[in-house]
This record gives sequence, C-alpha cells and structure tokens, in this order.
Amino acid sequence: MPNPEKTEAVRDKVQAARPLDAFDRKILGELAVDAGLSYAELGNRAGLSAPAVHERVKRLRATGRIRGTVAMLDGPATGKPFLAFVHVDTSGGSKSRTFKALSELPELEEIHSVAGDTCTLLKVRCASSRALEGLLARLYAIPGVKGTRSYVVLSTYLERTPQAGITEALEEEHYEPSTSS
Amino acid sequence: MPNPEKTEAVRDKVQAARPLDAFDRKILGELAVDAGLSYAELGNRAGLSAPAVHERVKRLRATGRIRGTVAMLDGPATGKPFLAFVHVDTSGGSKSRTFKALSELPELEEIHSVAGDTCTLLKVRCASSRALEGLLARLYAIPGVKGTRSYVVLSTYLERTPQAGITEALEEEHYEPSTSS
DNA sequence: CTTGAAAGCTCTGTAAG
DNA sequence: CTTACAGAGCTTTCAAG
Repeated sequence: MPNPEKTEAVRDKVQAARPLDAFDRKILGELAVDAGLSYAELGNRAGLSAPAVHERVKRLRATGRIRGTVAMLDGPATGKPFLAFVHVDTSGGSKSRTFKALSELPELEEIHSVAGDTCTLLKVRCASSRALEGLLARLYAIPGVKGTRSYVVLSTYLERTPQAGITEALEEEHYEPSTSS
Repeated sequence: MPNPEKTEAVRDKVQAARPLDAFDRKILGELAVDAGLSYAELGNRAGLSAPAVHERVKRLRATGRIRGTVAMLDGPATGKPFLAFVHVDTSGGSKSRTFKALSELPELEEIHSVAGDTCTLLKVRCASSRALEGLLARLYAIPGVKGTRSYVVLSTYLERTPQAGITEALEEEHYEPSTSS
C-alpha cells in the first residue's frame, strides 16, 4: 500500500528537479532554433496555451536549462572568416588564470579541458591567418605551454547550439538489462 | 521581442553592404551576449537613440551579419552532460550526403571540414559515453570512414557565440597594404 | 542622426473553470 | 492544465528638426 507521508515529502524535491517532459523538450527545441518566437506561436507548436508555455519557459530559465538568449553572428559577415581549432599541450602552470586571460580575447569562442592525446582544446575565430599567428604567439608566451596543433576549418557544414533532443535517436541503442528473453 | 522574418538567401547581400562601424560592432557585441535587450537599453549602451538602433539591427539582420536569435541551452541541464570532439579520417565517399545525414542527429552540434592531420571535425553533445559509442558505430558504418579520434571534454571554461570584436586586439598585428585608392 | 508621439502587439499577471 | 480579461511595457512607424 502507498505511503502518503513519504509521497508528500518527496513531491517537492521532485518538482524542483523535475525531469523534462515531451512539452519541455519541444519548447527547448523550438527556442534553440528561434528564440524570437512569441509565446502564442510557441504554444501552437508545442500544443499548449500561451500562459502554460510562458510558465514553462520561465521555469526552464530559472532552473538553468536555458542559459540565455543570444544573437548568432555570422563569422565571415562580421569580419572573422577564419575559423580554427587549436590543441594545446601544457605541463604545469596555472590553468585557471590562463583560461581567464584567454577568455578576454574576443577571438576565442571555446576553451575546453579534454582527455586524449592533448590537454586543452580551443575554438578560435578571427580575421585572418595572421591573427591566428598572433594568438599562437601569445599562447607560447604562456608558461607551461609545450606545443600546439592547429586545425584550420576549410568549410563548415553545421554549426548550432545544443538541441533539446526531441528524438532520442542515439538513446535507442540502449541495452535492455535482462527482462525479455 | 521582435518577430524577425526568415532570411533565406541573403548571404550575397553582405558584399554589397557597408562595412561595420564602431556602433555596429558595439550593437553586435551586446546582442551576442544578450539578444533580449530592448532597443532603448541597446541605444543607451551604444550611444544611439532607439530608432537608430532599431534601424541598424534590422539592417544587420537583413545583411546576414545576424543569422538569428537562439536560446542557449545548458547541455548538462538538458540531459546531455557528455561533450566530445571527434576527428574523422575519411577516404572517398560522398561528403555532402554524409554530412546531411549527420545533421539530422540532434547530438551533433558542429561539422567542419578541416586542414591538418585529419579530415572532418565533429562536435558532439549527448547523454552518455554509450550514446557516443552509438554515434561512432554509425560513423564507421559510413563508407570511406577510415578512423576516428575522440577528445572527451572534461570541463568547459568558455563557450559562447562569435563575438563582434569590439577590441581588435589581434588585428593590431595587421600590416598596412599600401595606400588609399 | 535626433526627439516626440501615436498605434499595435506582446508580455505578464490575475481570475475562474 | 484551460480560457479570458486587463494593465504595463516594448516595438515599430511616422513626423519634424
């Protein structure tokens, strides 16, 4: 038989960290493509009313699912046609301070610490190869930087923000523990 | 929030458009961080009136400098805590069709063709290492895929959209071609 | 470019079912 | 969750300097 007290007590925590349902996923997916949609239109696409959608979006923002709404700038059209990924090998040195300093440069779009045959991975978008040369010079001036490998992007076929994952395509390959057989 | 019309094939208009001035750069920089700003606030920060800012933003959209406004979703908070970059070595095969097929997967955020010791670079965000395993399995099923190298992201220190480049830091190292004309 | 004003739409909250 | 009703604020356009 059910336990009322326990169910009540757990409910609040569940609400606070409620997993995304199909509506949330749909909303996130739409906003990830176009954040300029009105709540009315968003409601139509998600199958909800405008107030309901508004409430959900507010919650998605408050819980950090939506980090913010930003303008997607076109690199080439804004004077930065040169895109490259730079692998940086380091040994010692203060990563935090280095990363903070790098963040100041508008040319840097991403800084990741990665596992593999390299330590740090940078995404750089700048005006020219000369600008990249300047950036690399700065990198080598940082204590602990042993070497870099640059991958210059020739053409970009896809570039978008995280999708909400309406279709859990890759999840379908999940294994089934043991039940049926 | 404005209701932007879908801009389709406006990429060629960029050439005919005037180069960006300091006002445009400031506006782009602000919108790249927060596209939800009102034109009044945007005007304050840029040092222009609201109608003037509105006119410029409209032009920046029409000329393709602003590709769109999107919601930035938090990967971990939306059920995709696993981020990785995958280098793919290929030989032959139809890239266009392969890339198109890959674009359908919500886990894929970026697809670049690069120069260097690898051919294609992917940015993948998914639910788990198992999901990445599933993606790699699909990759190897594609004719022409010789091998992959995955760089699993341990932590992300910076991740943002292209900045307008208010400060042309790395540009200072530009050479001066010659004269006016 | 500016200021000012007017019209329209969206957001946002409230209320009731 | 839904529909409905308002007030407030912002967008958008127009006019005139």
